[in-house]
Amino acid sequence: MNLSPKTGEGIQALSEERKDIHNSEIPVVCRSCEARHRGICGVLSPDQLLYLSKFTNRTIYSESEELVSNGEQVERYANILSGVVKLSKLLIDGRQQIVGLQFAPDFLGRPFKSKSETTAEAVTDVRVCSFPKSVLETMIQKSPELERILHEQSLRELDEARNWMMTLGRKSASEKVASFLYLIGANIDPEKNITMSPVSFEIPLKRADIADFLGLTIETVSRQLTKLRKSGIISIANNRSVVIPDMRALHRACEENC
Amino acid sequence: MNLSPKTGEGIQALSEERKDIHNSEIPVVCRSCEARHRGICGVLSPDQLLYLSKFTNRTIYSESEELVSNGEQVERYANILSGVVKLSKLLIDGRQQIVGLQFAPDFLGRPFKSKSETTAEAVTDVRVCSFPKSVLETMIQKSPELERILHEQSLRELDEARNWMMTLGRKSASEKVASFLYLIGANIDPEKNITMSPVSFEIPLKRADIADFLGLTIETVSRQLTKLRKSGIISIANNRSVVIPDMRALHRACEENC
DNA sequence: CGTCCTATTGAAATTCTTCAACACTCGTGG
DNA sequence: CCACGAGTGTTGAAGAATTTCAATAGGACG
Repeated sequence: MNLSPKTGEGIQALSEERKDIHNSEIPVVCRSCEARHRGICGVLSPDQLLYLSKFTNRTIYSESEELVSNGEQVERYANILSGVVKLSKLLIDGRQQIVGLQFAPDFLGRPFKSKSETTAEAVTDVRVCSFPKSVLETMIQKSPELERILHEQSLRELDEARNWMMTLGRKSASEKVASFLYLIGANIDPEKNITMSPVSFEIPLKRADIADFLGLTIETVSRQLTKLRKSGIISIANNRSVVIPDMRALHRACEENC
Repeated sequence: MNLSPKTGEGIQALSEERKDIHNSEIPVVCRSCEARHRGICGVLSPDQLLYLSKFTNRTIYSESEELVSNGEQVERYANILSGVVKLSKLLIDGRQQIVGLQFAPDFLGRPFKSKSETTAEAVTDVRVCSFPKSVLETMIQKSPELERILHEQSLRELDEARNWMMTLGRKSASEKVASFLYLIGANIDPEKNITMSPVSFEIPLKRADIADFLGLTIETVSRQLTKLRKSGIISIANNRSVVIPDMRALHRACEENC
């Protein structure tokens, strides 16, 4: 397992103002953490946070670094603090399929199974906060409601996987690319209402990753992107910066039901 | 929700021999049940089984009947006792993708969400044992370890969905069809070791369903089946009866990694 | 400045789909 | 008992979508 600390950020003494009276109970490492109110951490009591924080390690992975290799023994879970992680599978001849994209503050790691059947790789630079599996399992024994949180994340991932099966199996190349952009646009700014336009963002993946996500070749992805650009549904600068003037138009290009 | 009883089998007084001293505690309906030692029921104590059985209803669906429609309010969970259920999604223009196949004794129903985003339909004649969502939720509150069982089924389904994403996105038509046959062959007789050959079974799906599962057309499925037949990897009789003389040869045709 | 990496574009090749014809089975009703 | 039609599955030929191969361009970096 590679989730062990390599480039630890260390614990910084933060000269932060106290936000509320309970802040003193919140561990120092957690106080300024982006994931503090989200994901797993968002539902932990100050006591639980304190316990967990004794075992956490912050790690930075740079782009294209592997967090977990296929078949590897996995001993730690992690929360993504920033960046994008891809989960992928390989065929024997090297064909690759991305089976999941994880954004902050997603939980990383397959509960109840020490061997991973997928590879996890940093798509951008990624910061994670990791801790031993056993610690979370101990906490679950004491507070079974934690399992609910993990279960709900698993179910969200299942819903996403099934939605993507629809895209992979039945959509045309142009619908696939539109669906990909819509997915990123909807995830990049979770606060924003999806229907609010315009939306702009940097595509976190390179063309090869988009192709592996959509089950296409990079050439087809490129061609469909220029088609969408020429039709006015999106505009692109520097290969990565996308502006979507009207999300509903993009959504129509996905041909989706809901 | 359609999981309400329609063709109830009723409770039959079983003149069964007592297998062990504890059998008297096992509810009558459960004693001869195929799912008694599997799935959810396999981990329930006699007390829990007794409680749950007060609320269960056995239902029979015939082929192509809908168990749950897209967008429908779902108030019940169910265990599949026999038969095969397909979970599918639709695009606006009617293209369909099957996103999951469930066999006995799989659990049916999306926890923590009342609206279903998929349609569940009987592929063969199907028997289920259903009960109100609230009953299971009450039981979970009393015995949190039950949540673990549900969570594990969700994770199994997630693994399956992701494996299938690989198939949908990156495999050729013939690899897809081989993978489908391998999947059925491996699921049809769970006792049997997968490597044990020959394996024979009836394909539970018609060609249109296979196509919707694989993201192909029925014609392509048909052509690839005859190709596999002519290459000697499988033999088919009556369109449905398949014999696989050597599972490893079929597995090689899937081009899979593991 | 050359090299590596990434992305785009064109033309040919391949795979898969579409359209069309036909075969088989099963049940119904004359 | 046979004819008929609906449902299902196979096969062929033409067409469309996507991939493959190849050439080109731009940016980053030593």
